[in-house]
Amino acid sequence: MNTITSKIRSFNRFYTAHLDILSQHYLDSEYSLTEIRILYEISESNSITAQKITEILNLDKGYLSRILKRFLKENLIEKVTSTEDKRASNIKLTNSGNELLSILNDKSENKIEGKIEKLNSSEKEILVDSMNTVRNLLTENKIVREDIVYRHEITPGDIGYIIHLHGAIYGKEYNFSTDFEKYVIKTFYDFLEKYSPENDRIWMAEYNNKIVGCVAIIHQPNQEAQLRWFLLDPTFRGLGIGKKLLTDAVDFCKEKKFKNVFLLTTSLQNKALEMYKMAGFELTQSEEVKEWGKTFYEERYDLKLSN
Amino acid sequence: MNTITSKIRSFNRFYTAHLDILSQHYLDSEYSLTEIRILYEISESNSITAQKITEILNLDKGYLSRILKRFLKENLIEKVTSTEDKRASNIKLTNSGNELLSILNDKSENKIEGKIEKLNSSEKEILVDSMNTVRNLLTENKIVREDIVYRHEITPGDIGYIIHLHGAIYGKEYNFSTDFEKYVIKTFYDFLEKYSPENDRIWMAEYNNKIVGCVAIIHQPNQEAQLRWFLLDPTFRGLGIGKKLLTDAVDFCKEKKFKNVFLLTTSLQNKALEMYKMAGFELTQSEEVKEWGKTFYEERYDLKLSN
DNA sequence: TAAAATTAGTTGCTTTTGTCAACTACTTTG
DNA sequence: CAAAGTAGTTGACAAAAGCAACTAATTTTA
Repeated sequence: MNTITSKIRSFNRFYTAHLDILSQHYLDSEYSLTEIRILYEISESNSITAQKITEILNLDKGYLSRILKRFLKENLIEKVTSTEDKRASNIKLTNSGNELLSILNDKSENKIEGKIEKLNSSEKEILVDSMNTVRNLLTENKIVREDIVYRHEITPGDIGYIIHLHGAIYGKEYNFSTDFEKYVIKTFYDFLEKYSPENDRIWMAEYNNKIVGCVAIIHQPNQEAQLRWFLLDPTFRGLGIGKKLLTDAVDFCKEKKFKNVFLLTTSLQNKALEMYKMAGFELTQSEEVKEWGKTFYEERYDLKLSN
Repeated sequence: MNTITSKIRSFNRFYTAHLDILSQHYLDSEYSLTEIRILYEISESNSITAQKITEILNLDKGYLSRILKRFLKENLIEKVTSTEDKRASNIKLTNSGNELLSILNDKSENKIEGKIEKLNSSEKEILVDSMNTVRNLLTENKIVREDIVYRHEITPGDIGYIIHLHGAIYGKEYNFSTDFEKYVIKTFYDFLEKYSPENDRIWMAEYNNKIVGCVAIIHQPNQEAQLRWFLLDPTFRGLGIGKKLLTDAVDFCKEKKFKNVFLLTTSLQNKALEMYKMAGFELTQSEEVKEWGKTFYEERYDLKLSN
């Protein structure tokens, strides 16, 4: 018995009860949930055929036909025979159909309002974020590209969170200890000491207001720049986030007229190598090191920007 | 039109469709959702009356009566007239009733399994965490004490996250800039440099595997200890988390035979003052400072541990 | 390009699901 | 101990949903 699935089942039972959809009359109206769903589907798509509705809502066409007939009689919808296919007709809501739906929407909103009124605004945010996460994970069965937000102004909490990601991800992927996190903390402190908003930049990729990937460009002497802290939460790999971050970083270097960008890494951290190479970085130095009881290579990659 | 409620409505619609409970036959069995819910309710409570079932599931007693009659005929349940009330009878599942339910449970688990099979384990964790959050916020209408987990071993990512919390919370509550976060980074780096697992400790309170509060004790010369980084996410205040953290910290000091614990704060940070005082700390120093364009007091609080 | 197969939608008929009210047998209340 | 209330049953009925046969239009196929 898998605990994950049983936890999900438990949530499903909870939410079934919470949704309150097992009662016949939706929101005490004279319409059933099915009828409202039909109306909602019609309103969503501006103009729709009965066939399409049966597909979306999984309804019997005979059953739907009769409901639509009633809607027509009650002047909630109007049907216009399709010009492309004379068997089918395009269905739209009439004004009074829209009105009915809007009244029901208000009722529904009020009901939800009542259920969350005791939550403060940050709890409400947590609620909505969590719902989004549940939805995204269950629909696409993976996080979708469109939900990723990119930004590059540093706001309070960002640096700490990026340090956290370094500790957590390298801890999980390469078994690095908290010593590594301490090292990262040091690098960030040094960075902040000489941070120049003009010539340095950190890019962050966010999902549900949580940073899931980042990269930074730090100016160096001689019109050089260093690329640092390139990191992507494993859950969010394969969505083009890494590529986007690197592209933005390199574009920034071009814009700032840096002549060369370099990055330092070790042979222990191999996950990002392919991405560096695809962005045009080439290995320029490699030195064997023995540290933390391990033997590995400290490597330098460079990207010349000739323009 | 409130965006929060409309987002929740959108999630509700999504989840209604996702649950797939609008179809007549539950999991392709010959039973309807209502019937299965009845069986489930009987199995949950070992022995239950029909009356109780109508209350829980909001069913008509006549309707239920007939369904139970059929269950009896199909040998899924057994009824024993109650000794306390000869009108009522106690209903239990028979072996074959239990068997049916367990087959359906398996089917349901398989179905869920199919829906999440493409998720990796960390995505599954995110999913379950988010469901818990949704549920907690909607049921209790607030986070409950029992869901808070306490620990004090530092794992990779913890320090970064605590820095993040400092930046984010002080940014929000006192409008502190990223300079403050930089300062926090420095203090943590210094701490890690001389960290002694024997005499120093950081306590963390977690909700859904996320740190929401912390406090630390750092050893100092002359059998003194400093209390630092006491912080609680505003959303999680009023649940006794702060008190628990402070108590644990002070108990640790007693155990380690520190003679005095002190903490440094400023008059700008006033949210935790009451908690310090309740834990027995007393103001021992106060000095006016002008910094960051503000005038405020740097204060020291002490707690003597006489034992 | 004409016959065959398919599709959008309607209608008749049926089953399933759920509601309401009257009733029995028992229990509680005043 | 009579009146009121409750657990459960039953009859009558209405609403919700499914199935299959049908029409009229469209698409495929040979």
